[in-house]
Amino acid sequence: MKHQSKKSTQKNCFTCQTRNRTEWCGLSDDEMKLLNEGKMSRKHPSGEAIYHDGDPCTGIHCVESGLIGVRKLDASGGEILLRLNEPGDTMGYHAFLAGTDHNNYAEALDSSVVCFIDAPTVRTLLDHNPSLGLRFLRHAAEDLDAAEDKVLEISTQSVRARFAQLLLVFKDRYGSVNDSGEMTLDLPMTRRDLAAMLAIRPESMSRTIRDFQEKDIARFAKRQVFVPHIDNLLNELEMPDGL
Amino acid sequence: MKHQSKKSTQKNCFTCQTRNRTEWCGLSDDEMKLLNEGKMSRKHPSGEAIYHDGDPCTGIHCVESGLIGVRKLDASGGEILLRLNEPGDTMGYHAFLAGTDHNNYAEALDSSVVCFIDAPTVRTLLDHNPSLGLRFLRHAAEDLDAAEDKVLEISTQSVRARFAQLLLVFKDRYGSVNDSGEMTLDLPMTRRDLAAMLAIRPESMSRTIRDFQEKDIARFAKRQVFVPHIDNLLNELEMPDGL
DNA sequence: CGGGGGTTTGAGTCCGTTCAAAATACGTGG
DNA sequence: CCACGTATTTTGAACGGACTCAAACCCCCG
Repeated sequence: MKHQSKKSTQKNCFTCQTRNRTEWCGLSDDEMKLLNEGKMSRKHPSGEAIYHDGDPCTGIHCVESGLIGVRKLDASGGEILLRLNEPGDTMGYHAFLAGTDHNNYAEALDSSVVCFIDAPTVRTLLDHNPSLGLRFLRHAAEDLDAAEDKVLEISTQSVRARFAQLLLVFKDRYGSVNDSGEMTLDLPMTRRDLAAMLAIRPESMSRTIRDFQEKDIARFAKRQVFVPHIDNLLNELEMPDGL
Repeated sequence: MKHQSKKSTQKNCFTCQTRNRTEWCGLSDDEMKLLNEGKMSRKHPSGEAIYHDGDPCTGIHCVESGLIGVRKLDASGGEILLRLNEPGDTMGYHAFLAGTDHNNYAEALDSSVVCFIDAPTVRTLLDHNPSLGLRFLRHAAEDLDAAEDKVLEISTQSVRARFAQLLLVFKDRYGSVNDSGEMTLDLPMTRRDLAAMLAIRPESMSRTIRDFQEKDIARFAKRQVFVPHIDNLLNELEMPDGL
């Protein structure tokens, strides 16, 4: 909120680092040119909203750098963090496709650069290149899977298990494991946001962390996490047995 | 399980009652012909599975009559009922689109007739008619919305509120309200399945029902529900205030 | 009738919440 | 670089809602 986000159009889709990870990877040169000229790049300081709940959807967003959190508010003030979007991810495409207003909102969790592609450009590209539509279709189908998995997870797994699961998901992107099974990890967000990802209160998050420390499952210092034996983490997953 | 489902191809897409409610409503006569010849109609007795969790997705399903429940199993035995599919609804399209195996399963909650359209036919139609893809896209986007709403609902609303909400949703399809605010409703499923829809145990469902009766919010007799004042139901929704 | 699943009930437990307060970290301006 | 004000995080105590386990009941269907 402190700094206004800055418009900047010097970014170039042709040289964008994330190009191969986006939906747009199959575009022809002509189409890329259209995309490049239709997009608008914007830098958002940490904490700034990319779009708000209830905003009309006037196009879609593409993350170039940083980290974006997609949040959803409850009628009675509850808030959860639905998912994270990273460089190459497309955001807000689903309100666009459903033809509805946004029903969640996106916020930069880190200083981030996000490109905006307005609706007419997207529509032109969709009409012009059917495979783009199929890529969106696949993306939507995958997100749907993930959302349904999340419903199941929240309603059947304990907070401990969900937290262990989250740490393991983070491992792939923000951490590493060495030969002896030690895992180190750099949390990409505050504890409050960790809580929002698990759909619990910050107090419960804090207690779960303390719990993991007391049981020597993991040690937490600021955003650094150290897990001496990754197997201990796997044991927290509520699996019936083997696997 | 008791009766084997029966193959029958006498059904005709051109005369299908649900035609205007399906994704297929924009097809040309030629395309309809292809669809009609590529589909396979099957009658499923109540309780029979349409497809199973983990099955490879070999096409998509379209409900002609009856009621289908889409369920999902947890690793540790938990089960939830994700959504209901009614005549005109397309099922299993999202595993098809994502190119994955089914990761949930569908079961007839009533004696139902379901058409199966094999993958090659769907793919041909998709290639041939881009607007079909867009309709699927829209459908997927709407389901995604619904799934995310459900995540929020489960994690922030009490069981009482979720049950009241469910009854109100059922009202539109299985019930009616008269001028004096009395609502009558015919539940489309067992209490066990109601519980699965709310992601709770049957015992908790039973207690919530008793609770509603003791507070004169609703009376339950078998699958008949009578709500003397629909406003009382609305009061159970956990809204901050007005609206 | 008899069997078997669905439903209800009870008692006890546990997990996560709520509310309140203290401690810690963080950014800003001096 | 330190001091200050604010937001985040931690902690405690008490509560409460949904779960577990177990038993009885009731239907429905064969």
